[in-house]
Amino acid sequence: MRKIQDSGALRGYMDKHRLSGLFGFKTEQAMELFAFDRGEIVCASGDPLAHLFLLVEGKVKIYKVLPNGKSILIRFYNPLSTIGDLEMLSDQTARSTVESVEETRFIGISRQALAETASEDPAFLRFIVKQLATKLDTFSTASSLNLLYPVEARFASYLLSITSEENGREQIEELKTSKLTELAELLGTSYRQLNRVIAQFARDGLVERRRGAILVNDVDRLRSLSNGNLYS
Amino acid sequence: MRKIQDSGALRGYMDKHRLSGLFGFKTEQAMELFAFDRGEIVCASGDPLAHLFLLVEGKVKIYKVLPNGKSILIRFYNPLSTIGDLEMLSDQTARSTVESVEETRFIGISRQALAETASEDPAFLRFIVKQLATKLDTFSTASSLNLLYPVEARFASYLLSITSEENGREQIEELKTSKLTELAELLGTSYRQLNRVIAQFARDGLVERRRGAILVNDVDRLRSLSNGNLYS
DNA sequence: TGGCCGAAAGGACATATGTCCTATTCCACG
DNA sequence: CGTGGAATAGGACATATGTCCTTTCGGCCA
Repeated sequence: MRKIQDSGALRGYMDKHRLSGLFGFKTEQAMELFAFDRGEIVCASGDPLAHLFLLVEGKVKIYKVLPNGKSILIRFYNPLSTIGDLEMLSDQTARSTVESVEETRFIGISRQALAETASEDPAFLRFIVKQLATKLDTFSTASSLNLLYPVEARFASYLLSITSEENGREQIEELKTSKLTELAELLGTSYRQLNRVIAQFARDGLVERRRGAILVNDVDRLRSLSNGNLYS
Repeated sequence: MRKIQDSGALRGYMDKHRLSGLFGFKTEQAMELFAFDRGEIVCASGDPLAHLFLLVEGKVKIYKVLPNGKSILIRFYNPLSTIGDLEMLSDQTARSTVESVEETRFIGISRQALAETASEDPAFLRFIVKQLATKLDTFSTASSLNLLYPVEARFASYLLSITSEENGREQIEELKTSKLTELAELLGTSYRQLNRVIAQFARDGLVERRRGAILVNDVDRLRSLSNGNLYS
């Protein structure tokens, strides 16, 4: 986590996402800009949270670590999303783990500054309510689908989600998986099964294997396999 | 749906769940008490919502109907839970279907009354935020588990959830399933598989079959099969 | 009463996924 | 340069679940 001292950039993000005026003056004064590197952990399950984060740039993935040590992918967040809203407002430690999947930027508001003004500010609260409502809705949709579709479809969705749309000029995309084992856990399956699916995709020409990476060849067929569902 | 004209009962529920003072005066004036029968639909997916409901008595089940016509159980709500918070505040139609599994009571607040006062009331908004946060948390937990546990465990959880705790004095409980096919859908599985699991449970003496009903014999073993997870 | 029908029980088989193991590959380190 | 280990690829087999079909059962109606 790096703090970025650049009030111009901060203001730029505020404008871009129409955040100006959502918070009281004191709260705005307390805002800071943070950056996380690819793969960096924003917060881990169980951590106390010092800031409410607003994701303004990049993509993060949210996953849950279960009592038995396994972890499971919950979803990805894109801008504009809040991290820590739930925890901040019910005064608890993080419920899930948040990992930056690429270079990301957050606007951070310290817990204290938040308590002083935001909890009495209807506009801010409505903002949070809307955030939570969206999360609940997309999440319930996604998890219903998870229960209904096989790993093949989930993996296709994952590939589409992780693939940066901006680089999409070529049909070739890269998936950096530090460990495929880990990815399997995120998809709620075994490494073996994931491997079978990858092999199948490779045989069908949807992807190509590289050492430590997977190249996406056919976005369209992946999209049809995913049944239109995205983790985003 | 029956409207209950009993301001004493209404006040009693308000006190019981510490709702007094949460809403503006005008909003409180607009509150009404409603009752639903066992099996009655409170709202169906896609319906516009005329009221925000606060469940103050009884139990409801929430499920989602998917594009392909299948439905899947999301969870059960007990008092105090809100129905329609998400939809009311983001101005949309119902995202899921709510069915009363027993005689239930709701405090209803009309959409209009809500709009006039509540959206500017921090206390009410914090109440909603807390509701949503709780829903998101329990739901994400439940759905993660769904992905991880077999139908056997989910069915055990379902039996424990649907079994009225109050009647638990005997080890014998009844499950009223209008149609087992429907129950299978709710559990996100096929009728065939559910039937296998029931047969297994019956063979092991956990439950007994009756015409159109299932009697629970061994709550403790069910509890251990459910891995401590409840749909509630 | 006899027959039809919906709901339920269950057989047969295919598929998705999990578990356990083994082989291969590549890199870091001595 | 050789070796061990981590990550990966994939074989063999078991289990969970889905799909399709047949049978049974009980109630309702002509």
